[in-house]
Amino acid sequence: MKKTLINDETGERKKASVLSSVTIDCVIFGFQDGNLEVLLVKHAIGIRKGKWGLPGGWIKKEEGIDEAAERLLHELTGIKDIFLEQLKAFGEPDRFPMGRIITIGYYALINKEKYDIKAGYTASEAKWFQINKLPELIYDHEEILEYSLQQLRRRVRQAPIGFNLLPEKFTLLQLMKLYEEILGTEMDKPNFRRKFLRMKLLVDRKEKQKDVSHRAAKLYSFDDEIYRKLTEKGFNFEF
Amino acid sequence: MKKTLINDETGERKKASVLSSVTIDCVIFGFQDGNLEVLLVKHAIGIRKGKWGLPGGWIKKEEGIDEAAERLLHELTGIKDIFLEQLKAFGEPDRFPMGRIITIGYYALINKEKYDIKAGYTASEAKWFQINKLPELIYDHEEILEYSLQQLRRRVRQAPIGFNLLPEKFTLLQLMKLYEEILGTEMDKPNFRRKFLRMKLLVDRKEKQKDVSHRAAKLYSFDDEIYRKLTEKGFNFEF
DNA sequence: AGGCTTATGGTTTTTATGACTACAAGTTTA
DNA sequence: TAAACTTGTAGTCATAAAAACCATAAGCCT
Repeated sequence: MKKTLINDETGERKKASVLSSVTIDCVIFGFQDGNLEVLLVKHAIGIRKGKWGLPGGWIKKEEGIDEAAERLLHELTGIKDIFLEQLKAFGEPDRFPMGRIITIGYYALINKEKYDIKAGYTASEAKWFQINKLPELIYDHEEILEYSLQQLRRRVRQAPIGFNLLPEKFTLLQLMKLYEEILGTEMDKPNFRRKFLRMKLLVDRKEKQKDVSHRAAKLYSFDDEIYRKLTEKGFNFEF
Repeated sequence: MKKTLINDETGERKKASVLSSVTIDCVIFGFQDGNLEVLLVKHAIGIRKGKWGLPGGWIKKEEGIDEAAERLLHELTGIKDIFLEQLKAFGEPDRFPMGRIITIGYYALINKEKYDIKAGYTASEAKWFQINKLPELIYDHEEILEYSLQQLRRRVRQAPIGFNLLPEKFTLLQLMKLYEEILGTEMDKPNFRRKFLRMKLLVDRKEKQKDVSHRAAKLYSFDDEIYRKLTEKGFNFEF
């Protein structure tokens, strides 16, 4: 008996060219107006129809898993070349009702100003949700999302990855708000400023904000060189 | 055409009861005489014959992946109920020469005094290797091992997991040597002592070392309650 | 008893942190 | 045009922690 497999992620008949028991799911974080957001997709077809979930898909036989995650991200949202890191594998036997499927979680950080997200052909809709206003999610996607948040909170204190969520040029207050939002704490402006400037990661762009109804703040961007070093070596950012 | 799958991990014909494209590999760390060690197995049968690799195996259809890792660890070494945590999935398309198989890496920390490792039936030999005297490993196991070391170094600074490598009662110097070995740094005894005692994690056992040819040191063990709290909440141990 | 090794207790200097104050630079409003 | 308001930026001070030391205590060995 030849089995006919239906790909529930896409509703398509599953191609023989993908691995049958492993998928990839991505948590895509964005930051806007002081809020941390996550990109979710609502599926147009298949049994997931009408429900929100993490963007994801199958791994092709000939591609590596990081590669697959990059491809999927691009297919689903048009995004390329961004911060993308594996979380871990999720594999409870009952996590997926239609069969035993293990999923490998990834999380991505993007600068929302730079990308205009468009839903790919597999999803009817893609939408940003604030992390404290999430809809109900399919399968174990809440667990994956929860884990990704923990991971983000951990990583943001070990490496300056937060920058990936900000535009090219940003003010120190924006940066502080980002940390406050991710870590769920309140911080002191002067102290934050001193702490960050001390580590020499920021470059003064010699520009100021425009069109703001108050004193304009200096714009900074981060120094690629030092960013790389700090990311490799790890730093320590306790608040 | 019916495929006959040979389980390269064990040499057995693969049972239908396991997932066909995912395996688990464990990095098992031990600590003895100031050296960090890793348990490797040499396979007696199958194409891996005579080569050293990480202990691992297949995931059963009805078990979760953490569960599978625990079972495998027990089958291969007799060890149960120890610190075991997932690293991540490794899935380069060419990592395994006989087919496309993704492996989920785990790492375990054990107290060597408590367990006498015996090779399970699938491996002819199990042996401890100092991490700086490793043999050549099969497949991508060097990469997995390398990653697990990085992870261990990161985690040991965030949570007091190092205790899992020590005997029930230990001296402050043993503890310091453990940190020195893992992090590859040299530390100052008085400062280390102060720092560790300050966080109230250690319990004075009111005993001293015996049969040592110098002044005997106090024995400590760690406080389970505070250990749990610190592990959950995360601490920060910068040296 | 004297010498050796390791444990443990202090001291001092430097640096980071947290809480808070003050003022500067623009916008808005009256 | 001046006052009020908002946000940015700089500085101060008390406290805590870290790093680099020195000193002594406790036990073994010859």
